Amino acid sequence: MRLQQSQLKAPTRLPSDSLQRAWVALGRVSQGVQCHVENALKEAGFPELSWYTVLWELERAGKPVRPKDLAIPLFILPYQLSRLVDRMEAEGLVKRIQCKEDKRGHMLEPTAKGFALRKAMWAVYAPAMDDAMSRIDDKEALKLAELLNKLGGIEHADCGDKG
Amino acid sequence: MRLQQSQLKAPTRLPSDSLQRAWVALGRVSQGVQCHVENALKEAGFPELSWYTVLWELERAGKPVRPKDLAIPLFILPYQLSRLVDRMEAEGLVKRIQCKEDKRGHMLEPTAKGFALRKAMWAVYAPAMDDAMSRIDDKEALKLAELLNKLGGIEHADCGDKG
DNA sequence: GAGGTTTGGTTGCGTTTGCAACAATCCCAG
DNA sequence: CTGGGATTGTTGCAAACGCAACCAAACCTC
Repeated sequence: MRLQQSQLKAPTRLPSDSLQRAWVALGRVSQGVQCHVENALKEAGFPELSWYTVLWELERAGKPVRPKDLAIPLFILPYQLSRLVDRMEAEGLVKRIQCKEDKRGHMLEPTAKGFALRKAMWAVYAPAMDDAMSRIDDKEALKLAELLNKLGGIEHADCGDKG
Repeated sequence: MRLQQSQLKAPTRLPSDSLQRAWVALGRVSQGVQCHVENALKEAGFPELSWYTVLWELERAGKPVRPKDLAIPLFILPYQLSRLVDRMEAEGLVKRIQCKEDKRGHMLEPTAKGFALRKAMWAVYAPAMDDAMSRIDDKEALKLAELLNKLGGIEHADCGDKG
């Protein structure tokens, strides 16, 4: 119950016009560039970006990782990750290996095939990203990232099943 | 076949570090704020944002609209809209009315219930949006919108089924 | 005005998602 | 060491999605 009293006074607290513009632009543009990249991957016969991200995160860690430690930075729900790993494992891209310290869970590790796929995807992903984003120059990109990060202080953890 | 020759030379055209930062921030932040608003709607027992957007677009037009004229600004695929309308019609929120000039298609019109829902949703949507975005001030929001719009020149029309 | 192409929209089918319920283990207080 | 709650991860089911195939009307050309 986190209603501010300001909210009780005013029937609806309106976002300013500028905020609304930013909101709309954010939605459209992020969908646009996201889509551009996903299409590029699909056209090249690759799986979707989330697969890449999982593989990359595992590779970056350099050692087996618990799903829960992946779910937060990936910003996805546990059951989503569970099924994503199901599919990736079925394709032989990652392995679930037993976890001694905590028998509930397991560790995730990319296979050789997983490494290879990640690399191959990057060869498409990178140019596509560049392509999608190159309308702004470096300085603008930095400013954009800064503004977004200021905006994005929201707690990401509770997306999808907040309690 | 729109490969630049620069692409043939360099094995992969890397996005600059700044672009990558902007890309990552864009993905996370947009997901975050989007999610925040969707959650607010869900918690209030309302349907998802896309329903609102359809209703709003219809209301804004002030007259019956063809699906195709909605699909582009909404940036969704025809079959997605078709089924979205199916569900909304089933809930009595919009009506498909016959189209004299073109017997393939039809016009979409919000019902009274549709109008009412749109308004009710806004009472949740607006504060949620404000809430999600209020970490930046008006000037920053304007700058953000500007940068995003510069970035977002990408043709949106071919998202999902480019040929 | 007959035939082919394009446009507007829908649908069957297999896959993926979201939710809520579940199981298994861990942790901690007493 | 024992019972209650918290954590970690999975799953059954219904809803939603993506794709490709499809239908019907419109348009265009000869």
